[in-house]
Amino acid sequence: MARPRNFDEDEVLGCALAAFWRDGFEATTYKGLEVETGVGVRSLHNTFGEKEALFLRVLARYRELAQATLAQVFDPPGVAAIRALLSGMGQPAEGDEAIRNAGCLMVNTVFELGRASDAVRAEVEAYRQMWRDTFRTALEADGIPDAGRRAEFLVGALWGMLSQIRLEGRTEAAAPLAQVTIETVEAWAAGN
Amino acid sequence: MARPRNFDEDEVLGCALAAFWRDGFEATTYKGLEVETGVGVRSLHNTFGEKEALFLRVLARYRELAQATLAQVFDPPGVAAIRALLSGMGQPAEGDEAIRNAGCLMVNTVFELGRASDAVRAEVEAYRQMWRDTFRTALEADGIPDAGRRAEFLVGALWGMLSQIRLEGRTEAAAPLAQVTIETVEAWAAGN
DNA sequence: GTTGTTTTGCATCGCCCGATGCAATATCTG
DNA sequence: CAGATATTGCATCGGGCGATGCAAAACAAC
Repeated sequence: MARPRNFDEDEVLGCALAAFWRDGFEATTYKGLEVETGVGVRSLHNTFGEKEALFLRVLARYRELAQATLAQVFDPPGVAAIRALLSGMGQPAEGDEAIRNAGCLMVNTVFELGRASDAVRAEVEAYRQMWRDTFRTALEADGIPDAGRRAEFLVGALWGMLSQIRLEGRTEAAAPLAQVTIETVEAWAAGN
Repeated sequence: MARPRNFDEDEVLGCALAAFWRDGFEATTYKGLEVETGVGVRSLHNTFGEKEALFLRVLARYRELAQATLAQVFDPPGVAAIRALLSGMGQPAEGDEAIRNAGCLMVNTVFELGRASDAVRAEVEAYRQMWRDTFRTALEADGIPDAGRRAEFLVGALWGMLSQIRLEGRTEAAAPLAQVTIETVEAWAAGN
């Protein structure tokens, strides 16, 4: 047929995910990705199209990764899983330092692109919905009433923690919020 | 002497505050301010210097305005003042629509300029410190123990609410978080 | 080896930004 | 009115971005 690519598409996508996560949409440039990946600007553009198209693929990948992690933590679903998740929020994360303290790509994206592209907003909303459903299912699994409203609160608190992390640049910044949120959930479980 | 200015410096500063608040640092341009204020780019630059200098003046002004409002709400300081403040968070705000749903200029700034200018970071940190001290004083005024740590939590929760507002683009989005935070504060006041 | 197709590298375009030089302009002082 | 001085408007510079045109290069099929 023809000349094959001399880079792995998934690998480049992962690298782009890291860059967008760490630096944000605007600050991440095709030139920068060229340096980081070793793949020429022209090839990147050939493969992924315009910048926003690449970004949307990155967002989708991020959501899939989160989905997979959530499925593990919430198996089985329940208050214990919620507590485990929140406990982890306040502790140092694994992986690359610049990234593990960057908070959440989705939160950062909304702050940066506030009133931008509908496609981006839709992707972020899908992400939020995923969390909402997960919390709700977990609360219902343990027979906790008012699960819908309370799941909504948990999403809010979670995003608050992620904001804190971004604000202070370190994962541990979420600890105070996480701690009190855990206490609240346990009060629910105790019937209050 | 010489030719006088034909614009009011404070007025332009207020306009710049609105623009940065609504659109963020990058999206706010000198050209845009020229259109909005009717003052030429050259004059703006003459008066305020480079863009970051103008931004720093805006941040300082924002903090002073907030300081004044806080002094009113927390007179006298105490749990009641905290409750009043949090109750207000979940309700529709006054003023220009685009701005009242923009959240908090300081929160937005940190998200946008994450690892940028030290001067900006210092200004934001001063703002956080102002809140921390206010909460701490209020808690101590009512004899609530562990005031320092709990004030820290309140700052976190507050910034979480402001994030929520920005995320959803409407003030009411903070309501779930505000409600539970109020309950938590009242539990402290009740001695738990 | 020849042909055909895709990728790749290089150069370039158009755009918008922040910033500045310069000359014309408007006002105050005397 | 005349002179001094700060402001203003215009044109422009330099830079970085996303995006694209084009020809050379690399590989697969035959």
